[in-house]
This record gives sequence, C-alpha cells and structure tokens, in this order.
Amino acid sequence: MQEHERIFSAYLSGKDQKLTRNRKVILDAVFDLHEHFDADRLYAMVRGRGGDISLATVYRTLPLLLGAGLIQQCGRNDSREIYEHIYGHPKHVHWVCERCAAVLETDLDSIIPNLKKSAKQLNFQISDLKISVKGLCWKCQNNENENQ
Amino acid sequence: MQEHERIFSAYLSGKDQKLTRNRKVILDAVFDLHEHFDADRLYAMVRGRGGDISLATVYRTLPLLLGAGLIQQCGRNDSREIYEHIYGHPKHVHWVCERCAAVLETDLDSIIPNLKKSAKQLNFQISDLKISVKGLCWKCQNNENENQ
DNA sequence: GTTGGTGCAAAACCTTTGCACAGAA
DNA sequence: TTCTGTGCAAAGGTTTTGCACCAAC
Repeated sequence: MQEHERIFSAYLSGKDQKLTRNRKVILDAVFDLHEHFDADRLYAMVRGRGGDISLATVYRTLPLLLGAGLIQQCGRNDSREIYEHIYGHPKHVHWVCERCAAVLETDLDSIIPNLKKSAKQLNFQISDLKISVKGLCWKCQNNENENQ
Repeated sequence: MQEHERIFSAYLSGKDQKLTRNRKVILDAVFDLHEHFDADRLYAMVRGRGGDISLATVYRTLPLLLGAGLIQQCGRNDSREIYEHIYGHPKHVHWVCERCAAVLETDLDSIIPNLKKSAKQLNFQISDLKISVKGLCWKCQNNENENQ
C-alpha cells in the first residue's frame, strides 16, 4: 500500500467513509497524472483504465481528495477548475505563460523569504498560499509574431 | 470627468466603442464599491441606482473593464468570479481569513523582493501576478471555538 | 439490515449568446 | 443608414443532487 493510499484511507476513516475500489482507481489516476488536470481529464483517465466510474463519482471524490490534502486547486482554465496532486510536493509558485499555457514551477522560499515576517506582523496564521504569475515564457517572447 | 472615465473612454474609442450611459453607471458603481465584488453584487448596485440595466449588460461590461485595466479578477467565492477595481492601487497581496472571510491587504514588494530576480532567471516576462494567502486572522485565532 | 457508495438523469448555477429593437453618428 | 448597445429569454457548460439500487460489514 502506498503512502497516499494510507493517507486517504485514514482521512476517510475519520469520516466513517471507506477507501472503495472506485476511490482507489481515482486516487491512483491522480498520482499518475503528472500534470495539472480538470475533472474531465481525470474522468478520461479513469475510464481508460477499464473501470465503470461515472463523472459524478469523480466530482464526488475531488472534495475528498482536497480534504485529505492530497490535491489542491490551482486556478481555472476556461471555465473549469484545475487541480494538481501535492503529496510530497513543497508549496510552489506557478509561472503561467499566457500564450502557450506552459506552466513552469519554482519553489516558494526562493522568492518569498519575508512571508513569515509579514505573517507575524499581521498576526495571521497561514494554512494555504497560492501564487500565480502570468506573462510570457522565453519561448513565446521569441516567437511573438507566430500564429499559435 | 474623472480619471477612470477618461481611461475607460479612451480604451473604448480604441475599439470603436462608446462610453454609454449604462457603462458609465457601471463604471461608477465599480469604483464606489470599496470591496471585492461579483457580477451579482455589481448588478444589485447599479439596479439600486435606478438605472434599467440588465444583468447581461453587466456581464458584457466586465470584460471591457478588465481590458481597460480598471478592474482585475481576484479569485472565486463559491462558484462566482470575484473582481476588484485596481485603478490607483498597486498590486498587492490578499490575506483571506478562512473563518470570517475578512480580506487584509499588503503591498507586494515587502514580501517578494526576489521576484524580479526569479523572473530573470526563468527569462519570464511578467504581466500579472496573484498571491492569495489563506488562514486565520488574529481575531479568529482568538475565537476559534465560538460559533459563527 | 443499516450504512455508505454509485450510476444515471435531471437540476442548479453562473455566464454567454441570439435576436430584435433602440440609439447615436 | 449603418454602426454599436441593450433587454429579454434561451442556450451553454460545468458541477451538484435526487433517487433507486448496490455493496460491504
């Protein structure tokens, strides 16, 4: 049993819920997706694995994974909520290219050494942090005039 | 004529569009709302002013205000897009209390001195930046056990 | 047999759009 | 007269929910 299965299972137990077969398939898919994903992408992934899982079940499982701290929301694409798995990933900064939609990532500490100081000044107890930087990646800066 | 009217008018001219009466009412409402707002809140505001403006017009005006750089999106509340006016406001950091939903604001530079350095390293041309910190404000830390 | 899980279809919800008309240049 | 702007109602697209049945303990 993998670490994130243990975590999910423990979280569910605490709510008198179970780590069912469906939930296990969804959990595995989430951690096999090494990209950001939306509900539809995740649904396609679990369908591709032969399971008979409905979109409703995917939608019902996402809040559970959020609650367990295994995934987090990271913005929207068009009108869809985007998620990523975070187990074992330190909190980080997203650099989103507005042209090609590439997402670079860097760690947080290198750009926000003063975060804790500010929190202390405000007397604010941080539980979650999101930073999203939009602009042009180097590739798109060099190809500004090409059509996409 | 106020400064943001001039800006909006200039922006619209550039697109062969006009600063109509409806758009003026919406613009004024946006700058009279000294809080974050969603489409519905803004709609209520302009209705309250006696105008006969439809929700569709509000929705059609929001992208124009975004384009003119007069407002910006700042996350979602439930399922609604949240906006704030930004004319004259430097980019800033939101500190959102998860319990009472209070939003504190601080300026950016004090917590991210290294942002430009990172951008240079990545060769990333920044056009927009969002930072949202969630947690508990000092008030809620001291009243954790009270009901809301 | 009681509790939670699930597929299906329908509902809910915010937002966008088609259309016909109004208004300005 | 030829644009753009607008209200209204309908459509669109994502997410949630009601319900009946299933599965596990």
